[in-house]
Amino acid sequence: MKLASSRDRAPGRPVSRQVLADHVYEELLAWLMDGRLEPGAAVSIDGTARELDVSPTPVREALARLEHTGMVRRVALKGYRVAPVFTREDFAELMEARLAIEPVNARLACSRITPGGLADLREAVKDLETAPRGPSFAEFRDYLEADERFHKLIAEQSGNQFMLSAYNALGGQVQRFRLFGGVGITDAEQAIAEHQAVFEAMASGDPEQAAAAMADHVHKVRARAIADAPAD
Amino acid sequence: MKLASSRDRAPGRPVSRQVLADHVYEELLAWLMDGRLEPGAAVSIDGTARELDVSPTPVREALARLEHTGMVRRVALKGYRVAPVFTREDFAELMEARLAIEPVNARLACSRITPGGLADLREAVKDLETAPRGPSFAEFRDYLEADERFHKLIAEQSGNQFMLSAYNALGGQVQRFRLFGGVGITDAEQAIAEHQAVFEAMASGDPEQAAAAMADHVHKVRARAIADAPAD
DNA sequence: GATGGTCCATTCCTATAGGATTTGTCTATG
DNA sequence: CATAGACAAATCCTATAGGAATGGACCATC
Repeated sequence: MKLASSRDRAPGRPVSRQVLADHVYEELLAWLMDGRLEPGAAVSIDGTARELDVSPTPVREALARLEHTGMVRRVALKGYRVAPVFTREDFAELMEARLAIEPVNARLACSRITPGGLADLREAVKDLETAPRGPSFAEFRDYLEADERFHKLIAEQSGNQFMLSAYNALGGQVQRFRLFGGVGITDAEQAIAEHQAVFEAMASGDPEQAAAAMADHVHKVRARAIADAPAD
Repeated sequence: MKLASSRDRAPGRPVSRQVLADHVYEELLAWLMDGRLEPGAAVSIDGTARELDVSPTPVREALARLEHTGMVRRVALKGYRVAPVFTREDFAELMEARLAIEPVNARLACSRITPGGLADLREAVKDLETAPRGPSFAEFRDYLEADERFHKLIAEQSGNQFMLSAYNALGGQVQRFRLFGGVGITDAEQAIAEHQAVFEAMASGDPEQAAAAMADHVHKVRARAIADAPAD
């Protein structure tokens, strides 16, 4: 694979303002999101550089940025590895944290949301409804994407940069939780209804109801996942 | 300034497991904490490399890691800059986020804290009491350090890696808020009493009281800062 | 005086080279 | 067979070099 270098860009065109390290970052992120990199797998700097046909330097920078998302871990002199699969305890902790953060985001967003933001949210809910839901990852990828987008939109619409940062500190982890024991989509209809409830509360402009709906949603996500979890 | 390279390390000693980029990271972090780098100031990669007598490569990696803390910002092809001073709005947002996160940390930590953790907390409170408090930064540096340590300890003792990540997402910012209009320490006695209240609630093993004490503390920090804030 | 163009120093960005470390394999020895 | 040591390949880490972009100074032109 060959990434477009800043050198072989047609002159005169508006500068992309994006350097090679940014492309590498996005590519690696896509790999992680797609599940192309399995948990625990080594992410070699030199190997990735060869794969993307760039030098190790931008790969090193991209990985350094990725480390803080929690999706890869680094050990000095040993390199980077994809973060291991979630344990049951990890999952419980993530839900505990989401319960602390996401209802607050919903409450804040509800009182400040713009018509445009509301429209984006409506679209995410709609995509959630129409996305195909099959047993394999490829078949519910769009569903997960819409789910993630819904929650991220609310964090952004909170208007609080720190709450957004806090959510993003969970962001990569929220994606990764789908790897928790290979749990797929269960009771999607119910989850969709919960998202609709959050959306409607936000649309009606009732912050406390929005927070309550979000808390209820996270609670039920946890309950469903625990019910489906494989035995240790 | 010359950092110890891994090359000129005495053989046979236990390996430090820390590479040059780690040293650069810590050095830059110290510069930022100390206020040696003013908000808005450029942090040149080559310049820092010369200053620390290393090559630009580890500096680049260290800065990439620092970026996500919010203490430095990067613009492609233009380099890194120390994040600008907090505005009144930034400060309000930070306090809002702290109110969402820190009481939860206190509640969780209270139900899981170990005797050792409690001892660490007691020490932080004690340091807070005895730290000198003068008008200049150097004179209340220890005070701020103990304050930060107290809150970080609670985040760590929460036993929830995600809540700790969320807190750390605010971490650098919590430090930076002291730059908010140059506000120093006001009513330190009162702040110390609030910390003591949090500690005592935790020591008594009442999670809800601990959460309430922490919420009360953050509320009052906000109130004091707003009262002291310079006019825009 | 304001605008626009050219030159130059600084800085960022990427590639490359080579030393240092880790890891796996292979062999020799008890 | 188990263990220890030697070797080799892969990888990480840092330094260095040079192309590319930025920003400012200087100067010409309107």
